[in-house]
This record gives sequence, structure tokens and C-alpha cells, in this order.
Amino acid sequence: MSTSTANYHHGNLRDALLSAGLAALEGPDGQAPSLRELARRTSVSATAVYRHFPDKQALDKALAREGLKRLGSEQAKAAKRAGGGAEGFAETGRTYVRFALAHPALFRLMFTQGSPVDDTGTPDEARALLTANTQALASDPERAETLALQAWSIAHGIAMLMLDGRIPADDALIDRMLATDSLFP
Amino acid sequence: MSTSTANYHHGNLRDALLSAGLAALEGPDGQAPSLRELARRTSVSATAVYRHFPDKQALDKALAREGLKRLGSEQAKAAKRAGGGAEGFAETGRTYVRFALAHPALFRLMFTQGSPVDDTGTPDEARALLTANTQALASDPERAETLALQAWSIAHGIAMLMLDGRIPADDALIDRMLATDSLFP
DNA sequence: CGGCTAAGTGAACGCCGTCAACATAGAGGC
DNA sequence: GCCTCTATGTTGACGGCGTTCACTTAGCCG
Repeated sequence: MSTSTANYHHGNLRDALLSAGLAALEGPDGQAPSLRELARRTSVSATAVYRHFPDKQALDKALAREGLKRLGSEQAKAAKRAGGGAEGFAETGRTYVRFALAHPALFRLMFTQGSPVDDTGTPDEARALLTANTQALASDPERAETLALQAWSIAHGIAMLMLDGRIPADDALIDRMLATDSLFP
Repeated sequence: MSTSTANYHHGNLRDALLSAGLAALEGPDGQAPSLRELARRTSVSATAVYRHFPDKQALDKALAREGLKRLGSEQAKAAKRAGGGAEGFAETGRTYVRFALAHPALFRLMFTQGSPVDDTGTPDEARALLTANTQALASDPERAETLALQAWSIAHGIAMLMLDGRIPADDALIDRMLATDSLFP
């Protein structure tokens, strides 16, 4: 979120709404908050929201973008902590799944929200990490791209299946499923 | 009452609602239909639905169950057509992803709907196939279970990322990503 | 044939997202 | 220093949603 400070009139509503939204998404209900609920929590009328977002979807998209940013930064931190390389790459995968389990509603929102084709050319950090890591680990660039998509898919699949209760949300299981030597010969 | 055919009174509403629901889920809007919308399409008042389902979620669950059944049967057919074995197993994966792309709203509903822990002990066909295939292909039973979850996750991940527009929904790409020799050494 | 119950109806409630019309606070030109 | 202009807020209303309640009806069973 941006850095602005003053809450002069009623406040810099945009940031306040995003904060309230992120807070609500961490709530125990696991539900995406409604626009009216967010307005209520910010002590503002529902229609005030429309001064800052054209519609609810735009608000959701902004929340999703913030979520992506956080995921990327956590992954980068984890990879660095692991010392980069293959082990760092593996750590980004584990972090991906753990992030989903730690912030289920936010994670869902991040991917429910429309395709990111509209992004401004700069890919998010998570994606950049993925590309960089796979290119470093594979010789052939085509093989690198396939590897990137495969790695993303398996992490995403594990995350989703665990969120949906299809697979036990077990930390040890995450490790076992993502063990690099049992994947990608 | 006879459970099957007649639409004497106003019809066997339950089946009619499920049919309408499945039809709506195939629609181009990619949206899950509302309870009222389904009632309208069945020429019945909204509250009539509550004679057959305790709430909307129960209706959705019934639709999800039907979707799972169809997926399982398509997978079984595909595996048989491929002659079983490793190639048959690979074919179930491809079929999984193609099913998701062919019926996006239904597929989403199938997994959005609460955990199937409440099922009656008999797992769905898709799951049974997965277990059987992996047990046949791996020696160690623990390795078989891991393999099953990994295979499920990567197929599910590809499906979801393609549905969400994160990855191009390209048939050739599905094949490339699921190529067995590039996964699972 | 008459009553019982399963299956349908309509009105109403409190949510939701959104629109149109109106209010106001603060900035900036005169 | 006042006055206007605009950005930001408010109220009220609309139609749609899921759900509850009180009511009607249709067909079976004794």
C-alpha cells in the first residue's frame, strides 16, 4: 500500500479500505468481505467506496495485487534464507503452499480475480522468481519454461486441494510431495 | 411415489432442478446459477426448492457430486481407450484437465463445495482410479500414495491455473506439462 | 369419501452491489 | 478575505439474492 499519511477529511479512504479488506480476509470465517461490510468497518457509507474504486471487482483486484506482492516477498525471503540455488527454489514452493494455508481467503481471492493479463508489463515478484530459478536450473530454455509451469502447477495444486479439504493440510506432507528428488528427474 | 419418470404433479422437482443446474453451469457466462434463477428455469417458485434441498449449499453439493461422477466416468473411459497401464494413467491426467476446461463452472463448483469427508465411505470413481493406478505403478505403497497426491496436484494445478487465466489453456501445453518422462523419475 | 401429508405458493426480511441526486469541506483565484 | 469549484462524502432507492413463515392444494390411504 502507498505511503500517504494524513487522514484530514475523512481519511485517505482508499488505503483504509484496503487495510480493512486485508484484515477481514485474515478473519476466521474464511469469507471474502462484502463491499458494504468493508464500508461499515471503515465508518463510511457504502457508496463512498465508489469514489475510489469503479466497482467491487476493482477493490478485489487491488486486494489481490497486494496479496501477490506479499507472497512474492515471502518467497524471496525464504529463498534467500535457504541460500538460493536448488534448495532455494524448493523453498519457494513450500512457501507458496504455506502462504495459501496461512491466508486462505486472500489466496483464493488472488486467483479468483480476473486474469493478470492487464498487468503493466512488470510481472509480480513471485513470477519473476519462478522464471529466474528455473532458467538457472535448466539448460534448455524451453525445458526451463516447462519446468516453471510444472513447478507452479504442483505447488498451486497442492495448495488448492489442501484449502478445499481434499488433501490433509499437513506440513510434513507438503515436504514429502514437493521433495525435489521425487519430481523432475 | 415412483422415483423415476413421471412429472405428474408439478414434476419430480429434484431431478428437474439438478438438470437445470447442470445446464446452467454449461452456459457461456461461466457463473454458478442462483437458486432463484434455477427455480425460474424450472417454472417453480423459489421456495419450492426447499422441499427438496435444505439450502442452496445442499443443491450445489448435489451438482458437485454429479460432476465428480461424470469426471470419473470420462477418466475411466479414457484410460480404457489408452489400454491401461502407464499410458492409461497419463490419459486420466490429461482427461482431468480437459474436463476442467470443457466445464469450467461445474469443475469449480466440484471443488468449491465443502470437503467430501461426509461421503459414504465409497470414494468416487476418479479417486478410485487414481489409487489403483498409482498402486500398480509404484512398488512401495507409501511411494504410491505420494505419487497419487503428486499426480493429482499437478493435474489440479494445471487445471486451476488455466481456468484462472494464469497459464494459456493450450492443449499442446497440457501434453507437454503432463509428459510422464519429464516428471516422476 | 374424508382427512393427512407431501409438495407447492406468495409475502416478507435483511443482506448484497450499484445508481442518481444531493451536501460539504478545503483549495485557489479574484 | 470572500467565493466559487471540485473532490469526496451522504441518503435513498432499485432489483436480486438466500431464507423464513404462513398459507394452499393435490393426491394417497384407511
